[in-house]
Amino acid sequence: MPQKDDFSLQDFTPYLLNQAAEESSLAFQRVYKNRYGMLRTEWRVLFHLGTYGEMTATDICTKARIHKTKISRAVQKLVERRFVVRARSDEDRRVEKLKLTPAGDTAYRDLRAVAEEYDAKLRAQFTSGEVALLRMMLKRLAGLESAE
Amino acid sequence: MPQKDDFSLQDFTPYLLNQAAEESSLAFQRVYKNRYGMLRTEWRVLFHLGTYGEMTATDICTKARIHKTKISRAVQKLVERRFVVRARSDEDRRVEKLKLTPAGDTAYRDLRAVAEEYDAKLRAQFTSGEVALLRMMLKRLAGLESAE
DNA sequence: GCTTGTTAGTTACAAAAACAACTATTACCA
DNA sequence: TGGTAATAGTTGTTTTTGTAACTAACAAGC
Repeated sequence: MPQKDDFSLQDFTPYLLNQAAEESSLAFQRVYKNRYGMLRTEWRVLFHLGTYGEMTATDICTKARIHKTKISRAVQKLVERRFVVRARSDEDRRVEKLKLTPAGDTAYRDLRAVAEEYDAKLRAQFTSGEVALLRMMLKRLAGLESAE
Repeated sequence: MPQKDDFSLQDFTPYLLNQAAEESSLAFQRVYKNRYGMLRTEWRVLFHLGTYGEMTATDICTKARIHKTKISRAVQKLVERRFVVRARSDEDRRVEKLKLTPAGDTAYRDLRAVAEEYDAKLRAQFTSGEVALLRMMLKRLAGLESAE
C-alpha cells in the first residue's frame, strides 16, 4: 500500500501552466480559427509581422521560438491567402523579407482588437499588481529576461 | 503608415502563458521521453493513476481535460508496457477501472521524484508568497476554482 | 579559383493529434 | 417488453507536427 507523498499534480508548475495556457487560449483560438481559418502558428506569424513590422522567417523563428518548418508552412498559407508578401533581399539572396499586405494588416488589426479585449477580460479577474507580478514570473519562467 | 498601438504580443496573456508553459515543460519532457519513451498524454495518465489511485478513462478525461481518444491510446501504450492494468467493472460493463502495476508505480515514483526536484528548482526563483499567488492565478485562469 | 562550412528556407516522410464514426452496454420511458 | 437516447471506450481517416534530408546562397581559407 503506497503511502502518499505530498506531491500534488495540480500544483506541478509545468502542468498547471499548461492547463492555464490551454484554457486561456481557447476562446481566442475560436476567433482566429472560425473567422480566418488560421492555425496557431499562422496567427503568431501574422502578429509578429503586425507588431514588429518587416521580418524574415528566421527572425520570427528566433523571436517566437517556433521551428523553421512550422514558420515556413505558416508563411506559405499566409501568402496564399494574400495576407503576407515575400521579397528576396538584395544584400543576401537567401533571405526573404516578409510583410503584411493591406488585407493582412486589416486581419491583424481585427484580431488584435479581439486580443486586447480578451486579454482585458482575463486581467480583470486580478488587481493590476497581481497582473504585473504574473507577467514578471511568466517571463522569467519563459526565459524572456528583459531583452529579446 | 500604421501608427503603433500599445498592444504588446509578449504581454498577451495566452501567448505569454504558452511560452512559459512550453519552456518550463522542456526539461521534464526530456526525462519521461528519454527514460521511458513516453508521450505527454502517457505521463499524465501515469501521474493521474499514481496520485489519485484507481480511475476510469473517463475520470481521467474529466480531471485532466484531455480528449478520450488520446486517453484511449495512451492507456493502450501503458498497458502494452505493463505499467497499467484494466479491469471491467462488474456494476457497469462498459467501464474499465485502470490502475498501476508495480512496474507502473515504480516508474511513477521515479518520475514524481524528478518532477518534485524540477518543480522546486523552478520555484526557487521566487519567494513562497509569489509562488502561492502564481498558483492561485493560474488555477483561476485554468478554471480550476478550488474544487475538481 | 576551389574546397569546406554555415545559413535561409523548403520538402519528404514518419509520428502524433483532431475529428468523426463506430461497437457495446446501460438508462429511460411509453 | 421495445424503442430511443445516452455513456464508455475504440477505431479509422484526415490534419498537423516533428525530424531529417535537401537546395540554394554566402563566407572563409587556402
